[in-house]
Amino acid sequence: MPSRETANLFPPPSHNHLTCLHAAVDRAERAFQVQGLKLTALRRKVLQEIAGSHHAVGAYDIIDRLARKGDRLAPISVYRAIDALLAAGVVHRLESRNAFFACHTSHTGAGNQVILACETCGLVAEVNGDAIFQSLAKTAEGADFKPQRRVVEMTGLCKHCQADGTEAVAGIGA
Amino acid sequence: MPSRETANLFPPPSHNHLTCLHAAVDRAERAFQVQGLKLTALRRKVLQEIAGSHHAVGAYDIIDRLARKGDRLAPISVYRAIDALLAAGVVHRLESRNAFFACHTSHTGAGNQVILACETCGLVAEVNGDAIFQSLAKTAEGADFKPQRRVVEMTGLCKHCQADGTEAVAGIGA
DNA sequence: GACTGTAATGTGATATTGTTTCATCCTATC
DNA sequence: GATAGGATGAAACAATATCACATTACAGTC
Repeated sequence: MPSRETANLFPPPSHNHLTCLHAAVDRAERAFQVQGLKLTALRRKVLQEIAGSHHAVGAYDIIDRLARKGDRLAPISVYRAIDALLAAGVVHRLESRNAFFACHTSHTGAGNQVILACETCGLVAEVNGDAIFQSLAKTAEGADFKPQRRVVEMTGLCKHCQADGTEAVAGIGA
Repeated sequence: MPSRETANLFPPPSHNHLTCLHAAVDRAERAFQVQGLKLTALRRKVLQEIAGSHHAVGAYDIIDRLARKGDRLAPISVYRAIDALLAAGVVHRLESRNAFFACHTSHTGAGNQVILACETCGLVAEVNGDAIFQSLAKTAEGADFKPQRRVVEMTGLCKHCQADGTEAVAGIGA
């Protein structure tokens, strides 16, 4: 039953991404405020680059994109902004690709999300993984292991790329 | 019931690691043979460095260690050896740390392993995660996602480091 | 033994990702 | 306006990974 929960997981390239972007920035505003942090101009700019698509982008991609807009930032500045965004929970890190993506889902749980990344078009989505994380907790317990950080990622083919063969969606924005 | 399966997950620093090392190399011999691959001298040397402990080691650690033994390898050579070892399934990559560790468990499943990495002593262990991977499969299905690679890692504290406080085990070999 | 095809390795350069260090700049508060 | 703390800037450096191309090792064949 891929219904409400999964309906917009992998939005087609044709969707109006401005809506997603605004929503992400709005959520960030609130998240920073709630946590007593500041969504500064720099952080906002970096967030906009990350949230500008549903793809994971590397730190140096962000630097390049901002540079093209006339805003040349040092790596450290971008990394610091990313750190703040990660801390606020509004972007996440895709470990298997050393890249970052915006949280477009407004999940409430503290990171009980499974990350799906399409190898063809690069889209990244989060889905609820409560069951998996419960199972992980049990596994840890059985191993006398006290977990701190958990990484659960899958790469593969999103529904669009399964349908399309391989070329159509590749490399397109949003 | 942390019994046979989990008993030696996180071997204490005092264990005789030569046994583990030999077992790992033996398994590698067989794995390469079964798959029609060659465990060449270079690959064996790289494997021995990785399997020389239960820690995850970076590619450049391997280079440094071999260099100290008089064997200076170019990064690409080490990476190629690592690729072969990964392909044979005798070492794994710890995505959350960009490092590699030897498979000391002789699991048969095609990667249905959860990786536990201790943040204090650096020990890495694999445990069976069939339930988790089944759950992942369901999650993927519900999202119309066709999974290819799956990454399930936890960092935290192993049983020794929970008991020891933090200093005792840190940084020690094997 | 010479020839050929393939896999493996070597070499040098370079790309990508991330951090350290230290100085400077806001900005809120007193 | 003094000042304390967080945020930013700049340059260098460190760690991780790959590219392009040349060379070598080896198995199979003639």
